[in-house]
Amino acid sequence: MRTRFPPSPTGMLHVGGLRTALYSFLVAKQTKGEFLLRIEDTDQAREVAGSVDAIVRGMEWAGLTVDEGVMMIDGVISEKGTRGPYHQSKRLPIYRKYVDQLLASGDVYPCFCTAERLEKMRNDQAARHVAPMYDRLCTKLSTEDIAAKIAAGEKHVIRMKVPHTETITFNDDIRGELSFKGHTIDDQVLLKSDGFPTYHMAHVVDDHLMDIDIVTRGEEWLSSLPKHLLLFRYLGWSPPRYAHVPLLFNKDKSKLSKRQNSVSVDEYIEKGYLPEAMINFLAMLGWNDGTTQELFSMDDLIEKFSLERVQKSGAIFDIEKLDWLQGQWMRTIPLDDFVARIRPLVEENYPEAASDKDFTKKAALIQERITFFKEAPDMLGYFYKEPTVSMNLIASKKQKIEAADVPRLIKILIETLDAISEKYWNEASIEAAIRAAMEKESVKLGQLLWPLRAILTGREYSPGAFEVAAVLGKGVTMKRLLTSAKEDL
RNA sequence: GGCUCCAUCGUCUAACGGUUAGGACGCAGGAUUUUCAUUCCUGUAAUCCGGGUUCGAUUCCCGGUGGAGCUGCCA
Repeated sequence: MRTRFPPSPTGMLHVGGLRTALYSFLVAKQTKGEFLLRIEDTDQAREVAGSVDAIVRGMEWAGLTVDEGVMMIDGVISEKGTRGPYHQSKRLPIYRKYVDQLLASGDVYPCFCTAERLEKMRNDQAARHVAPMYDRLCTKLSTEDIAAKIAAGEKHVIRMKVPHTETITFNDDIRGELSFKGHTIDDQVLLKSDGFPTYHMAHVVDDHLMDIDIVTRGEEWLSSLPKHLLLFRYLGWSPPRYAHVPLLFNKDKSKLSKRQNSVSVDEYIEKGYLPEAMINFLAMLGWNDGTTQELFSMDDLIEKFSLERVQKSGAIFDIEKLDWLQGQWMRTIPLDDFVARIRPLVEENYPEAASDKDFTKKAALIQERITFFKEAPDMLGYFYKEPTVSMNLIASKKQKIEAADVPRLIKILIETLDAISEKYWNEASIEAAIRAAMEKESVKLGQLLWPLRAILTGREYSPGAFEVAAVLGKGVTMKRLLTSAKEDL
């Protein structure tokens, strides 16, 4: 199957767009077909510089590799494929050719109505509670009138003629049978007065010429489907299969918008989300494989995805599940890869980390509690910089530690740990020693561990005291304990 | 207003006429020999309403209701 993703370059890559693109991509890949990227830049007014670049980068980040059309080649936005150009703005003569064909067959007609007249017409219709539709005034023009107006250079558009007596039915891959009454369908503008096609014309021509088998697009296109079906018929082509994907919503069920959510893929990249988490999340928002599996890699999705199991109703874009998935995927990263990702970040803040032979051990301590790579420097800070420890932190009601007890507890810790030789300094021996001390001094385990951990890290939360002490080494551990003992906390 | 689509826990969803309506996120509680996180366990919570078809409806049909999208020389 050949599928496609056709974004408009009007801003950043939208997460909703990425989900639709993902579904298209999965269909293409699981059938060993091609996935194309086409740029729908037919509205010059809305175009935003840099959008194509953001879209292409976003797709690459997500792992949606494009086989044909617009893509990054050696760092520059290029086109590849035999059915180009893949920017619609470069295809104007092609659309013109088919519009002329439709003009000749009488399926479309020129319309000279001004924006003012159209607006007045719609206001009148609204006042009368009837559907706002073009009143077909220009269909009354004679061939001579038309020729004269065109010769005089009058601005005009080309509209399609919709048969009002027909009911158009179609079978959508996700929704099943759909039907639309002809008299409710407007005579859609196909070619604008600036010579650019509207989406409707461009979509039909391009998806036919580019041999697209399945058009996967958002549900917002459902109401214009009959127009597209009619166009395929007028042009003598058979339509592709269509799969109208349900929309993504804000918490209040309105169409996902940036007023209420981060909708740009760039924002998620910036925040540090893993593409695996985002893809997994987007795929599950409206699709499942029927089992209780929650974690899907791209390969799993390619294998198991099917349009038939895509939900018909829209889904609320709920970040909480994304965040959970983010944690899940963070934990699947092999330790070496994890180290490679966080080490540069940590070195930026603590240059001494560059020569740290124990960096991997430290990284291992935080991998199971980290959500985003960028948290790493903060989480590892106390390994490279003396922490500031306050009595406020050590004295803990929950651990039954009174400020008055602290000097004694620190003294026990110092004596206990100092007895362990450098050679046997490891997690197991530290634990054994502390436990023995706990018995001997009849204190609770927490009364020793909480101060130890607090003094070593200076933090309320951190990996366990045994692990930290072991990785820190006897020298640093003792030094920090001694410092705390000396200071008047 | 018109057209079209949709409707299971708060959220994402499973159940293709017969289940104590299942799972996940979240939330609450507990366990995991210190905190946080992880992991594990337990709990919490749903078939929009009304008819019909059927021995039996979450499931099929109809009608309401509710929500959404479209209604542009935007896509």
